[in-house]
Amino acid sequence: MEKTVQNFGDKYEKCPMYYTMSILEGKWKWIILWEISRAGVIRYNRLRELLKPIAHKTLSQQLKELESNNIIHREQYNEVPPKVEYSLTKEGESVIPILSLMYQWGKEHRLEGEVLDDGSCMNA
Amino acid sequence: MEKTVQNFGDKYEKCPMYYTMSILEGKWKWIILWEISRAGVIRYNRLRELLKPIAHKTLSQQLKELESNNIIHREQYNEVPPKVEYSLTKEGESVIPILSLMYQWGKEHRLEGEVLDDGSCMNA
DNA sequence: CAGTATCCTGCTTGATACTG
DNA sequence: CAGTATCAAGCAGGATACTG
Repeated sequence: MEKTVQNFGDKYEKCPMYYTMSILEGKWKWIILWEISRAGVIRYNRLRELLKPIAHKTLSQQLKELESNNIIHREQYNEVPPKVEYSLTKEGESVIPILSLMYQWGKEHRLEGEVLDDGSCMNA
Repeated sequence: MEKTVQNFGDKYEKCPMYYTMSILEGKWKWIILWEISRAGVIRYNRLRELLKPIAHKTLSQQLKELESNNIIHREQYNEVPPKVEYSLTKEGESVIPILSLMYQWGKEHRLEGEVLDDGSCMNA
């Protein structure tokens, strides 16, 4: 699997913050997490719709990374047509407070420009 | 100045979380912030020494971005040889709790591998 | 429906050398 | 000392087409 985060020297990779950053970082990870959190349970194409300009490859790749980090759970139903649902794991739920704090901070400290504060981060 | 964070559509850029991420994101930003926070006040070359494999260009670039976001303060003394000190602004201090939370979370949830928890994130 | 497989591009990061 | 300037490269992210 492709990695989203590059290597430093060994020195920094043992830092707990590095681990957390490696999970949250990436152009879409935090948005994906936020949306899954808001939805509770969500299907692949619905998610893709919400994040509209996102590419297939990007979405599935980041979902895989999040899954392999035990942040989200992938439930596959063996039906035709296929059905896959994503939800947060316990681990995943435990990162949401970090995102909330970032949300809070951004709301209070953004210097210029309008900010949405309805929690959607969508629909301008 | 070069930007560290790429554009989505307009939709996401108004999200407060996006603003926060744009400040913290980047390979070195959070480490730089953490180190300045630990030091209180720190000179350019000392910082560079702490982050050793970092490139001149990378460091000065990220410092500039942090400065323009009003996260750090750059104090320049007109002496020979030159002396420049970096410190956190009030804004900058207010992001530290986010990093602390990330530190905490990483410590508790990291799956494998050793983790340093002395707050240094350095010196393997 | 929910993905891979390829191929491609631009940006972030870096190495190195020069300067006020 | 504390940076810029220039040049180069690696990789995250994306477009598009194909598949179980």
